[in-house]
Amino acid sequence: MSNKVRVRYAPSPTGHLHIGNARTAIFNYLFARHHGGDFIIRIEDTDVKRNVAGGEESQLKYLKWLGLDWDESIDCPGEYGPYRQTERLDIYSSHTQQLLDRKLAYPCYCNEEELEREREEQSARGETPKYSGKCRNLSDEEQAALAAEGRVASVRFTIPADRTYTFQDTVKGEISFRSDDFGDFVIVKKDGIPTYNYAVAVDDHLMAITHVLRGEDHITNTPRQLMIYEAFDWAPPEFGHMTLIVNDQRKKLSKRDESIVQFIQQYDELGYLPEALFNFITLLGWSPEGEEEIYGREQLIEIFNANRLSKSPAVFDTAKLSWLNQHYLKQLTPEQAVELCIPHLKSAGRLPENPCAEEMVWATALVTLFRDHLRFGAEIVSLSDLFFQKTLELNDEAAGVLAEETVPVVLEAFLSGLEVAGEEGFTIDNMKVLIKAVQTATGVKGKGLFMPIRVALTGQTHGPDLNGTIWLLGRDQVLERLKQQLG
RNA sequence: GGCCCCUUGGUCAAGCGGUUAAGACACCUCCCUUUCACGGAGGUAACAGGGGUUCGAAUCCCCUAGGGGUCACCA
Repeated sequence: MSNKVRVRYAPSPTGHLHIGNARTAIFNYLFARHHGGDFIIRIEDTDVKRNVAGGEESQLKYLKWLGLDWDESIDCPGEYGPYRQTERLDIYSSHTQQLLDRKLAYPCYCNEEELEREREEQSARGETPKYSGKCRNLSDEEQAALAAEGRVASVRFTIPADRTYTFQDTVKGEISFRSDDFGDFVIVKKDGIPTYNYAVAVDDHLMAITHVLRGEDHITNTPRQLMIYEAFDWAPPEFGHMTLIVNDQRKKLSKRDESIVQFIQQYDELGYLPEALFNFITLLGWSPEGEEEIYGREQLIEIFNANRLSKSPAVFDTAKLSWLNQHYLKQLTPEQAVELCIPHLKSAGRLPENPCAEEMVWATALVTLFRDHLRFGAEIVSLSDLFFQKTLELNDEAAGVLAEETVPVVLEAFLSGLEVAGEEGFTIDNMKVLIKAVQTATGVKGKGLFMPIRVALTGQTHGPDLNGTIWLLGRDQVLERLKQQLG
């Protein structure tokens, strides 16, 4: 019996990879790799109705995109398969039979309406809804009679009476629950498929999982799973419940919450870099020793320590993600940056599907110009708005700049300089020369010199490098805007 | 409501009985830059409240308040 660390990430293929799930996966991955253990991905598809086509592929695809790799799963089976729960049904049923035989579980013939009514009555009485145990002591005859009515049984687990279940949580410390607070829970649904709590316990044991790191929304599931382990006389793994990622209302992220981009795929589509997301997610609810915040995957594997997982929920801070992404964006080569931005320019219609050489030069210059501003790929579109505006709208600050009395002479001088330079002289490098000439001719320099030109051409007081901006605007548009401003 | 968990600046967070209570994001200021950014240097800003324990408490205990999670034949 080896004591090799084995952890798992167990997505249900009911949708795309969510930011919270990604975090669970990442921490499990880091834990496994740090300890030289195995990282397993098990598909928990027992809610057949909610499974969506392509869910599995999408989950795995974006886990890979984030930079994770795994040792065993549906695409690389190991010796503990199958890795899809619906393919393990016979395994669960043989275990269920054992529980049934040992009277640790029993068939329940209650139907949905009856259970619903029971819960409502309990709530009305101010009690916590929990299964009454009505079918627990049915005789064989009673069971047969119910079955004869055409009722189909589910299987419920018998909760041991008057027990305290305590476990040492890696994150939270000691946690305990009273068994009497739980009702006999269903372990096999009417359709013969096991429920989550049951399948998880059986699989985790059979797959030799040693550590379970999951979201704290699973805390109350732990005692149920502990009871299953106990019923089979198995040693439970170690549990660690990580805090949830919450929105700015401090609530668990709901998939319908639109204040935060929640799916990894969306970050990919918006032009975020996987390294940035990986790094960022890692800093949500966990912190390394020391003061550094920028870490690559390999470094994180090396320094990861589950004991440093935070106990309190983390608000998803989009601004910090932006900062991190910007940081990683700056490390891209110019070619990579252009490559990242091109698709966004195309889909925004700012670049044709098959750009010609000239258009590529323009696009390259555009991306280069915004290298220091860009927070994510798709932002190139909004950042480049200024090159596509028909009319400029000035805010108070911008209007103030143009109200200065030296403005007309500056713009006049720049306009004539451009006209004299002609098409030939309209190059990025030459802009600096032309603006310098305006300074010489008018005696205006610094802010008084640059700002009027910037505002007249872009309508904004903030923006990228002026020389490149002017060139990207194009000679015709520059001349037109200057003339328009000069009235 | 029952049960469980949590509570350090706006946000992420370090701290694990003695600190001027780190650092990062954001924000502000200054420097660099003939503009704008980038970059650099500073700055504002926190231990939920109340009781204990202790020579000493952000750190340990209790209570209160607030927040969250969970109470499915969903995972």
